[in-house]
Amino acid sequence: MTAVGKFSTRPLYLQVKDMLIQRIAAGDWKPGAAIPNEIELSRELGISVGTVRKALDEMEHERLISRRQGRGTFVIDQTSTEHAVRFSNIRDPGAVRIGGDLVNCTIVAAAANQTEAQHLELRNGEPIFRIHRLRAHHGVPLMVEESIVPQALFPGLERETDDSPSIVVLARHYGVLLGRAEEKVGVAAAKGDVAKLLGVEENTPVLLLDRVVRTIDGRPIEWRLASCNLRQNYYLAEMN
Amino acid sequence: MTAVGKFSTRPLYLQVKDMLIQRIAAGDWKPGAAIPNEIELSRELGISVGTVRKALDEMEHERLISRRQGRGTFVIDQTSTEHAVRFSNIRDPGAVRIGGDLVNCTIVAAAANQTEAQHLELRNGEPIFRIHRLRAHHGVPLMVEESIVPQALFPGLERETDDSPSIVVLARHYGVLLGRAEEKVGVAAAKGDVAKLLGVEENTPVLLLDRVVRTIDGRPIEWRLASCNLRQNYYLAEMN
DNA sequence: AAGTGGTCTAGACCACGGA
DNA sequence: CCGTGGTCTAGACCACTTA
Repeated sequence: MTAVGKFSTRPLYLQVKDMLIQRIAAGDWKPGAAIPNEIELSRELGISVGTVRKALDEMEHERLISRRQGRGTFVIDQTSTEHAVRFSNIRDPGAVRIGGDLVNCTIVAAAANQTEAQHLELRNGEPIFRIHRLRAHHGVPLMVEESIVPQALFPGLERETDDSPSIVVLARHYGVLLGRAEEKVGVAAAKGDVAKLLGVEENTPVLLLDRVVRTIDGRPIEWRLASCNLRQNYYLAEMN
Repeated sequence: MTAVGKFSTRPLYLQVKDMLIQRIAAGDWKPGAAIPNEIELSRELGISVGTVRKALDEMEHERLISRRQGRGTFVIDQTSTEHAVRFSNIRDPGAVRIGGDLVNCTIVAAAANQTEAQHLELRNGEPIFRIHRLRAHHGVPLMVEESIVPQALFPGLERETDDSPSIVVLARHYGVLLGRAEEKVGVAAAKGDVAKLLGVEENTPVLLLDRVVRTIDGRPIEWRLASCNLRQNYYLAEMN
């Protein structure tokens, strides 16, 4: 018997899930690697296979693992082309999600102002990074964005030599698992720098994307404000 | 043993789900009513409780039923205030979904043009209804919309004395269960009638919503094109 | 107290993928 | 062929709601 126990009120399969998520986040199993099979996990934990299955089912639904009959269960690489753009609802004319390629990136350390603290559920003045990026698609400017992240989750980010192209890549680099996101969609007229960077005339209408990405535990990890010139691309929201 | 059998390749729990959905759509159990409990269903069908559970789990996830420990399993009323606006991503300042109240509604029978046929996966010229609506929120114009639906699914709709406020209400009235929807979000300048109906000046930027709602089987049932004046409301997309 | 869904067990067999 | 996840069974007990 390991960290899971039958004397908590929390259902066993959720404890199993928590434990597996924790081990993935800790790097016990790298992205792309196989997880022990169901029988083995159930023996290790001294519980039934069905209980392990229920934990794995939920994790698959949350895109943490992928299971295939006959092959096994694998940790999903969130930075793979398939998953890297899952928090972008912008599609190219062929309906595939695009996130834009990084053109330019500057990082500044600062203290959270009130809006920033509110969006990230921090206290006023807590340390954050402000990341400004310009993104292009097929060489054409797509969006300018300001991304706010708490310093606590990304220690030493400002000294990184590599660029930090997106929250998905950052999260993987710092061992954080991402969950859900909400995005407000609005419209505004491009002004000054924004217009210049996007290569459009002043007052061209652009899409305004105000997005909060959360970790698997539901804590906000990034607040991003983007101005986007869609051109022939479009924004697509799916509803269940 | 009823309509489910063990000699198909389709998993038993999916056959059970299909059958239950069919019975709900047929009106065997009205919205709000209780479904027989798991034990009873499993006895009726001659299968194990676990198999019934798996079917019910999926149906709950698809918002067809709601289950509560100690109470029972109930057919969800899609037209209840909670579920009626689930295909609208517009939120009021308090973050609650709003669909707008119906102000005005006209229905015209017609033959599908190419775009309409394409969106609804019909053949050119198949009979459709074009429904024009004006919606307001707290008495203030919110959106004008043109909704296209196939006549096949809504026989006699043009003779209805009741207004048809939304696809959700229509679907319930005609015994169709709704599944998912996709919505393209764009921006445009309000012109002519649209500007007049929304009570804004010409060329005011409005949100353009291009939405396809599908049945539980995945067939398109409504294509709606709406021009929306958000004012203090906003558009919120959720991503998993 | 009775009845419901929720959790958990311990098996069996099937369908699929790769060596 | 073997090992994997997917389906299905037949129970047990728990937690919650209602009367």
